[in-house]
Amino acid sequence: MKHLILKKTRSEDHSTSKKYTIRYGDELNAEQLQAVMHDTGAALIIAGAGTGKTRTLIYRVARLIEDGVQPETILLLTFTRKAAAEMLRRAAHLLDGRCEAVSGGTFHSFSHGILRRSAQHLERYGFAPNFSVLDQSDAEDVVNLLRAQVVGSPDAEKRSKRRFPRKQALFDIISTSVSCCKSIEAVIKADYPHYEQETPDILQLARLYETYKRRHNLMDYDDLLAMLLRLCTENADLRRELQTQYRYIMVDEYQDTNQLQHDLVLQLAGNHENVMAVGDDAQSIYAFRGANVENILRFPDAFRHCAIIKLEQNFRSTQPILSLTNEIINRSSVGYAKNLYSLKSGASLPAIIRTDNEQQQSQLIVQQILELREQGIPLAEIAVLVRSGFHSFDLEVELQRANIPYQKFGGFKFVETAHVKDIIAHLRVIANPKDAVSWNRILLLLEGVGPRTASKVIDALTDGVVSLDAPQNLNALVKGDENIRRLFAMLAQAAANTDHVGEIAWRIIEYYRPILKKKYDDYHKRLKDVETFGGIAERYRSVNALLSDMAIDPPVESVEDIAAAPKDEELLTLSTIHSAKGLEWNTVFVLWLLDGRFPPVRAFDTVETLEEERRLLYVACTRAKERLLLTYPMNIFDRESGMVLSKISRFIEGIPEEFADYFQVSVE
DNA sequence: GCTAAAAATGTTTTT
DNA sequence: CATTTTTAGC
Repeated sequence: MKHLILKKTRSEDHSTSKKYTIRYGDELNAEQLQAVMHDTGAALIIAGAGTGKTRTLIYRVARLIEDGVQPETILLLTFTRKAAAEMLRRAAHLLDGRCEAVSGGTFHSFSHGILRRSAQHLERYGFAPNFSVLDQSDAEDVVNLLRAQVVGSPDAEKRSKRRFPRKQALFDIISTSVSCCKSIEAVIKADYPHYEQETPDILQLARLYETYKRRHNLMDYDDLLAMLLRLCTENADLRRELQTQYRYIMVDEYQDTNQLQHDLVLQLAGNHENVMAVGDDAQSIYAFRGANVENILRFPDAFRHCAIIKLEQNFRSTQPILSLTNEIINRSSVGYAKNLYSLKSGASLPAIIRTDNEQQQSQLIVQQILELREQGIPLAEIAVLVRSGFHSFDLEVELQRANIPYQKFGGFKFVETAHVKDIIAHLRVIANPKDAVSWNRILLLLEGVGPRTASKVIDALTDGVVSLDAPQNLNALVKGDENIRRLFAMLAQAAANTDHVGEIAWRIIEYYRPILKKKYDDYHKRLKDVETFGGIAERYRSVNALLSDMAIDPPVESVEDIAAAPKDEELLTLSTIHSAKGLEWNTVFVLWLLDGRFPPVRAFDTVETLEEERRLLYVACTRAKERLLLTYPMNIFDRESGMVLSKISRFIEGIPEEFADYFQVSVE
């Protein structure tokens, strides 16, 4: 009789049937594994907060590459460029350097890249290959310029006694119309009914805006997406080229895509349908800029066979935190049924803390942070989240006093400060001499030049009566032209040397320095920003590349890079909730849970805006791993509504004590 | 026509 | 609170 050997069998799925260097089966749970092993065809991954969504994406990238997929044919679209870079870095760490060759970025940076690459196709839409990119405030400035053409001078506007929308509202109407693929009329009707009688003029303004952008060769954010979409739709060759190049598409945060982005995905995935959408409908927080939750909810309808995978096990937070966040989101009238569970038991319940006033709130947080640090929680594992950038001003003062170094995300970025924008305007004029908005900005900086003179000079420039190299004719135009001549000379000299971006920037800075000194009393602080910019500029090889980057993915650091913290020192994170998306910390504070502040009074009116606020709070609370503290100061006067706010946020009002511990501050 | 000081306004969140 | 608008003065 033969000797029998018992060989262990196991149900082998394809994760183990092939030879992978990564042991997917051991490192992922069943649902994650299913997503990672998903091969061709469409798939929708509904991934609740903290369920390992990023991990799943990273492993799928690695898995595809292990299976021999060319990295370049994978396209990973994320919400920020930082997120994409971080994911690919982690994938490379997991597998190898091939992962870094994956194409990744935001929809905007991706579109921008393609448009530059295929710039010759743009001419039929009226754009030249060297178009520049407008950020939001640039675009608003253009609209403002055109606004004057439509309504006439401020005097005329006043005389006719009408209230034509401000630049911001106007631009918002135009932008919403483009990014939601709706007509201007429909947008006004839905979002700005009080401006309905102004519809004809708004329409005219929108037309002027389109013409202006083409004449001056400028694209705004929406154009980047809209133009690529048009190219794909109308140019079959290019579409096929893109479809061939990007065989595997993955889109993160799908709940925050707008119509344009969704349509773009449909075009790109058109023939192969290898597209994986990942997201969480409960975390949709960008409706205000045209994001449409329907895109994720109805994603399966767009494809014949769409796999749907749900990730529901949360690996981030303790069960008490999840119980509270489930409670918060399940009170929604819209009714997303969310029931995340966790195997991590937690010692303590989340805390809901009432303070007497704002200052006490700040002091309490500082004190808590100091205590946590003593308990051994590093500052880097603590975050303070706020609804709006300015909600943390008072706390920032308190933090500085206590010498707690922090890093702030969201709110003002340094490219948005007036002085950095001034420098950028000079560069833009060099890159694109037709850029009237930038001309206007830099001319007004000059002593003795007001709106009148500026517009005269700009007209002369546009008509070619004067130019950088030929400033002679200025004499006839303006009296004190010394400053303008100096400006022209400087720009001409700088422009002569276009291969050295850093040098151009420093020349401008040198020229600008006296202006800065005169204009602001906090000269030194601002000069530092300007010099930082000079340093950044040195890294670029063309002015256009620098300018596009500043518009599309500017440095995220906010202005106040406080406390001169040594490089590797642990920093506390201060962030808006929007900028905290996708991140996590051991301990999270959420401030201002006061009805009227969060949610803000202006969100009271409609269910949609109110629900978005609720999801925002949900996003904030689900960032916490072990400790969650919600605070609200009492009796705050709100000038917006003229009311004294004294009620706890409706989102957590009446939460039973089984979900949270209630505290009130008492002074010793 | 420009500037600077005073008054009003509106006010997220971000690519 | 910071930007924008109005007003007064040069």
